[in-house]
Amino acid sequence: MFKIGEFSKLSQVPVKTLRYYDEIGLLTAAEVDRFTSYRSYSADQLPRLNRILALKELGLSLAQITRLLDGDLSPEQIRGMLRLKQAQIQQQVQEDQAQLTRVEWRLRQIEKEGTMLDYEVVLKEINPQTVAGIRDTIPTYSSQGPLWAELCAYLAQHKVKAAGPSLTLYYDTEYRERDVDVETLTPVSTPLPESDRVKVRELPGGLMACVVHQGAYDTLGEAYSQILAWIQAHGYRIVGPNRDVYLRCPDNDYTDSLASGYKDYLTEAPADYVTEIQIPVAKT
Amino acid sequence: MFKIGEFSKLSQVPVKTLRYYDEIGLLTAAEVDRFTSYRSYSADQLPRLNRILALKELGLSLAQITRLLDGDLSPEQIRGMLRLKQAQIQQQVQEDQAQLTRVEWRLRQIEKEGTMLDYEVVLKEINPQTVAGIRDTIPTYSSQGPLWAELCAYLAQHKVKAAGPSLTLYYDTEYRERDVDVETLTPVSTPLPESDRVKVRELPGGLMACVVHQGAYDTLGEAYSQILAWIQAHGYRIVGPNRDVYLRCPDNDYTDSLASGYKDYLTEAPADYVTEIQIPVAKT
DNA sequence: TCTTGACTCTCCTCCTACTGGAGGGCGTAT
DNA sequence: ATACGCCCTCCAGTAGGAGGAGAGTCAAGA
Repeated sequence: MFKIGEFSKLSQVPVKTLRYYDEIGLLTAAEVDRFTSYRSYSADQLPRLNRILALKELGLSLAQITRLLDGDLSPEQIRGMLRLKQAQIQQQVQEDQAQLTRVEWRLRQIEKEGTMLDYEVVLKEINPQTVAGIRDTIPTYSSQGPLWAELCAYLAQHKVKAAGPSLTLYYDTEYRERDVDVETLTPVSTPLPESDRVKVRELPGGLMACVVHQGAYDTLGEAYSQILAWIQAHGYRIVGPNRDVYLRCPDNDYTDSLASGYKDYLTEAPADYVTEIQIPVAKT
Repeated sequence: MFKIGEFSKLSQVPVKTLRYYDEIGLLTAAEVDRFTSYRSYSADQLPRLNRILALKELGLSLAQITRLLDGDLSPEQIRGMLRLKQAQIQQQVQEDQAQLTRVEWRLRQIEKEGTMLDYEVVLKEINPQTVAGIRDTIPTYSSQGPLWAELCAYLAQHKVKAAGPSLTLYYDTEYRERDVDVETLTPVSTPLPESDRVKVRELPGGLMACVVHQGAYDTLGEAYSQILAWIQAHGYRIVGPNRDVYLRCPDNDYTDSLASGYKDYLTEAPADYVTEIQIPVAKT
């Protein structure tokens, strides 16, 4: 029989840990003195402790190890547990390697730029939503005004309010100076009749690379170049039309409807505009 | 300005998390109502939140992100942080892959044997220790008795007590039926003169594959075959003579000296013997 | 026999990044 | 008036211990 310190030295396990294992019933001391509460361990508890250490190195939790060692599990269950663990570790390795890619990308960016950038690309799972919108080909990117006016008028006419921030979809797969194929959309939560121009449909969700941009719209270009470089560097490809979501913009019905009474805080200076670029992606 | 739920929807971050970030000062609400304590968030806090999410995906802690975003860090420090993180992830991947190897090995063992085994191999860092010992070539493995008698007598004569469990080193690199080159050793903590037969030296430590065996010595063979198979399967090689450490055995001076008064608990049935096999290894 | 120093005990707090729930206030629509 | 949805704060819990306070125990030396 050994005192806890001796047993700790023999097994290379800290005293604190032995006490903890005793407490949770994973390795109860062979004997506890009734008067002093000193724990005594026996040499034949070493095999069990060794099994505990070995199973811990497989990544099992102490609760799992307890059940396993107490024989509560059939060999079938043990196999299942290990296979599950195997899958978890594999996924963990995948994730870590993706993380490593991201860190290395950031390091390279810093080496190149001398400091950190203002744009941070994040992957998000975007939910589908019901939207009303107008698709049209317009002369240039910046001439969306009439489309918005038309859409807003239509919504107002049917007394329908926006259910979220409006957005624009860009359908062109290559950059075009003129005759751009765009769709201006506003989320709605109430039924709405369609018209010749205004269509209502379910906008699909999915995995998107996102970046939030603050400032006037003519400075969106840098954000776009960052996000595109990110997508390429991290091994994704674009699988749908990209979106500009107008989180803060002039005459924002959404802001109005959501936080009525706060509108006086809303400035309309372009430097305060907040736009999120979302690009649907998938792993190549 | 948005209420917390609206901001949560826009950013895809749970309300609880936003409150937590507010509490720790990572993203404080733009405004808090003096009377209701309602938090208000502004759209131009979205870029910051996005940066937080992006940095979190690099594996940084919230405390690190806080300092980073508050500009407390020089670009140099940021580089250092990222490089450290990079190294950590790389190590993590290494570890996970080793863990995966272990899990897969266990799964194969179960497929083969139908259930889990009684031997669990564990890697340990063994500390060096000062030992007194006799090295000799003896007829067979099981004829170590005279060596032990000689060593014990010598220690008793110099009134030196064991400072830990005794052990045997096996120097043969191949299996031999007879004329085995062994060294019987006992750890000591007090100075001791050497003799013609008994030498005192520092027994080196290092990384060892270990397994604890319970039972008579003639059943050690299975434990050895398991540990050797493990070493090969996990990509290690043997880098020194293997050791048998006698954790519980007949006439154990160590047990006696350590826990005097408990000796009556010590049975001497071979089925109760506990021996740890240690084999020095290194990654191939 | 007394003291000293090494161990040991229990109980408490702390760590990460949240999550879940209780109990209660606030705002709006019916 | 009330019902529902949103919001608040505070408390407890997560895994696996680490660190420390304050007190009791044990063996050896003076």
